[in-house]
Amino acid sequence: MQNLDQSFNALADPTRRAILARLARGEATVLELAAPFSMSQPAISKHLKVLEGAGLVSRRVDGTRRPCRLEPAALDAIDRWIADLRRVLETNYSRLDALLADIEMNEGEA
Amino acid sequence: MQNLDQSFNALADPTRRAILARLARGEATVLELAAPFSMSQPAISKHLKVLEGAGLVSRRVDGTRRPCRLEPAALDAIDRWIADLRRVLETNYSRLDALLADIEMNEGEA
DNA sequence: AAGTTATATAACTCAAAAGTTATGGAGTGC
DNA sequence: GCACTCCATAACTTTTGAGTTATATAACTT
Repeated sequence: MQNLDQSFNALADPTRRAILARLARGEATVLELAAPFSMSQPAISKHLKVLEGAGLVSRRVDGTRRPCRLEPAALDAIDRWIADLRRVLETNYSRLDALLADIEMNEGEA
Repeated sequence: MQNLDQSFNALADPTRRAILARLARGEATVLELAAPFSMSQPAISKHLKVLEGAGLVSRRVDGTRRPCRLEPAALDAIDRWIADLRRVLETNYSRLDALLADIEMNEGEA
């Protein structure tokens, strides 16, 4: 999955996670998002571009402003990937348990 | 959270995700993990170091081998972060709904 | 002891990422 | 139309990351 690359990468940066946390509370413009950080506005714009590329954020046009909002659907793919990993892990643990139980049984026979 | 940086970053690479997927099926040595990839062994060792740094993988010593295994507990922090984000989002959607309902009610009055 | 296997480390290259400053363009308000 | 605000883009620097080859180390094999 190409998009998992972008999603995980987007979330790997603390500034970007903070931006998402802010957006979870509601829409915000670029300058509003930049305010809490000791970072230039272009830096925040670049972070937003990364988040948008990952589908985690969308923007609308409001005059000269570009209010951003969180797109939680992009998180689903991540959830699914992790869940799949756990599922495979569980499946194979179960098999291992069965195998061990089997060995134990045969040892009991011997 | 410092560790979220490392965790998300570790998962942002497709080779590393593939390694985890392989490890979900059971322990594997470095060379076993390297086999499916057209990539040198040192490259895989470096990926494993990243995964280990994120707590996603652990290694044990078996003679000259270093079998790796998946540490699924490291995924919990990620799940929690995403769940928190969704929770905040839901909370604020609810407030918005309440606000809209309120406005509608007042309009009905007018 | 010698050779072989499994892995790690070092030194390097190349590309990409994160930040900066400077600037441009589109909208708004007077 | 002019000044100002909001944001994006360009050009640049610096750091980091992913990959390479070459080599070292430690354990196993015979």
